[in-house]
Parts: sequence; C-alpha cells; structure tokens
Amino acid sequence: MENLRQSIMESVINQFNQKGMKFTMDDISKELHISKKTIYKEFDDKDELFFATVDYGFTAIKQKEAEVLKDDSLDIVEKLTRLIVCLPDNYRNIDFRMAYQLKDKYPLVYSKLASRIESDWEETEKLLKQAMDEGKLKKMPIPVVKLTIEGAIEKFLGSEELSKTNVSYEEALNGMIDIIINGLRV
Amino acid sequence: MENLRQSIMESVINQFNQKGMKFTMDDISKELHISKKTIYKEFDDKDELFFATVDYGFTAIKQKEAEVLKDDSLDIVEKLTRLIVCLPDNYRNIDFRMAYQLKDKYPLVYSKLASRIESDWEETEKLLKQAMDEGKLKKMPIPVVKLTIEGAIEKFLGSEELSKTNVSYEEALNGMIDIIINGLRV
DNA sequence: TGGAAACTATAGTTGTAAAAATAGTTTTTT
DNA sequence: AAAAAACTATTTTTACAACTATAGTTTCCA
Repeated sequence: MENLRQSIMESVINQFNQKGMKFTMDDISKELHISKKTIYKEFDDKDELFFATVDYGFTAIKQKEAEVLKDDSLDIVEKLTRLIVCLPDNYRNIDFRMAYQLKDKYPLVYSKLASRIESDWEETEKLLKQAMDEGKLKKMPIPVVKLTIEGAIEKFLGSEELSKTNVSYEEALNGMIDIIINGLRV
Repeated sequence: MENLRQSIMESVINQFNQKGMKFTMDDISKELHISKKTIYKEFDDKDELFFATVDYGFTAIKQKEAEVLKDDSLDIVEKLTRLIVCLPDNYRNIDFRMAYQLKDKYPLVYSKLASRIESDWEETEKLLKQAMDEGKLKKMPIPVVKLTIEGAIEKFLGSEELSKTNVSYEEALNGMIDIIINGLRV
C-alpha cells in the first residue's frame, strides 16, 4: 500500500489539531486500526514521523501557490491578493497556538515548521516588493505588511470576538485582505 | 506629600514592566527609598494598590483621547486616525504579554484592566461606525478592523522582525494605520 | 503478513514535605 | 515622623519519591 505513509501523516495532523502534542503512537494506531509495528515499519521513530508530516502538510499549499504564480492571466496585484489568501492555510491546518509546544521537545521539527512558513512568505514578499517598485502599490516596509497580516490571522483564529459577533473567519479574512490591498493602492 | 501615592503607582508600573508580576512590596520600597509602612499608610493592601494603579495608568490616555474627540477642527476620519494612534499607548505602558499573569492571582485587577482597554476601544468603534454610516468609510465589520489593529500592535511589540529590519515601532504603527484608514476609504 | 496485546526502559506527572519568599505588622533606630 | 530592621503567618518554590504514561520492541495469533 503506497498511501500508508500518507494516512499515518494525516492522522498525525488530525491528532495534533485535536490534542496538541498530547497524543501517542497508540492513538494513531487506534485511529487507523493498524498496529504500531506498521507505523514503525514506515517511520524510524516519532521524530522522523513528525518531520515528514511537516513536509507533507505543506505540499498542498505550495502547489496552490505555484498555480497562482504561473497564471499569467492575473494582474500582479490580483496574484498578490490570491497569494495572501493562501497563506492562512498554514495557520489553519496547523494550529499555531499549539505549535509552540514543539519548541521544547522537538526543536528540529519546530524549526522546520517555522522555516517552511517563513518560506511561504517569500514569494509573497517578492511580489509585494515588485508591485511597489512598479508603482502598482504604495511603498511601505514589507515587515509592516507582513506583521499586520500575521497578527490579524492569529487574532482571527484565537479571539472569540468573531464568533461572538457572528462574523465568519472567511469573511474576516477577506475583509482584512481587502483593507490591506486597497490601503496599499496608490 | 501629595504625590506619594502617585510615585508609588509609577513604581508599580515600572516594576511590572521589568519583572512582570514577580516584584514585591519590598522592591517598591527599595526603589523609592521609603519604608513599607509608608506604602501601607497609602494603600490598604497590594490589591488596592494594583487596582488604583490600573486607574492611574489610564488617566493620561483618556485625557489625550478626550482632547482629540472635542477638537472640532478635525475631520471625522482624521479624528479616527488620531484616536487609533492613542490606542497602542495602552499596550506600551502595560506590557500585555505579561498581563495575563494577573488573571490567576488578581482576577479583579485583571478584569478592570481588560474592561478599561475595552472601553478605550468604545469611542473608536463609535466613530468608525459613524464614518461608515456617513459613507466616509467603506462598510466593514468592526471586529475585523479591531482585531487587525490589535493583532498588528501585538506583533509589532512582540516580534523581533522590526528591529531586525531596522523599522522603528513608530514607523510601523503609522504605516499600519495609514494602510488601514486608506484601505477603508471609499 | 500484519494486527493485537504484552513487555521494558525511560520520560513525564503527581503528591508532598521541607525550604524559601513574601505580605503585612511590630519594634527599633535615626 | 519616617526609615530600617526584625518578626510572623501565609503563600510560593523546590526537591524528590512514588506513580503513571509512553516510545519502541517483542511475542503471539489469525
């Protein structure tokens, strides 16, 4: 079976989002109705499993990103808008308020996670800079834009204010991106 | 001496921002070179001291806010911009990443702090709604604007990204407010 | 072959008793 | 009169042992 690895990693993501780091190899084997032995045939140890899972979790996002980038029917500002919409997928698939738990026990996995998210910003940053240089967007230090977007996403995910006021996450996200892209228009 | 209370409360704010909640009554007396007895003559106990300090910490901000509000030479959107610039003062004077420590031991103080910050948003929200109703700004759910601003401020204060890229806090703050106000313009 | 369960060494948790720190008071000193 | 220091009752940390949970392995069975 070739997608055995894959379903194990799916289970890891699932368990992680349910219980944070407090899930066991037994939890995974139970969820998948497979034996631990089978897991250990695919992955040397928990470390390798986590490491592989981080990579796996980003493949879909990277792909979506690549599609946007190569679609030449899109204006640079439109590309940017779509790219920014992609970014929060990271924060949704991997609940970041739980990821800090990795820092202590799996520092390598954590830094891989952090650097992949960072690298997801790279294309966006490049495009932002380009749009500013071309005069399509107002000049503004990139970190200001980046931190504003990141901060908003984390607030949208973490605060109860949205659900209390019946504003959906999607609505908030699109609103925020709309404000920022418009705010940067010359 | 009339500003004895005041200097004690200043010391509390100072100690808090240095050490979080891990400062003692002795620390305060040492910093001010006064005896503990003198502190306890002004304040019944640590609770009352903290409670009073929260109120004290907000007076300057509230005053600045009131001045902006009553200045009729300002356009509503200008008022809003200045009001939003005021808001972060809360987050700077009282480091919010440390305030959560109050929750357990001084729940009353914490809720006072939270509600005062919340009430600081009230005027801003009122003005935002008004500007949207008057067609001066694009309609947008208020929580989206609020969370975006709050999220950005917290990121600006907490992340090392600004200092690493030589962007000052003020620059970032003004940039962010500029983006958002412009992004909301019709 | 692979699932289920038993097994072991280790890592993590919990309870607790001793030690240290601290809020608030009292005494002494300046 | 107020600072400094000493004091006490309470709270907070610390240290450590007993207990529990878990990663990874091995055995057994369908």
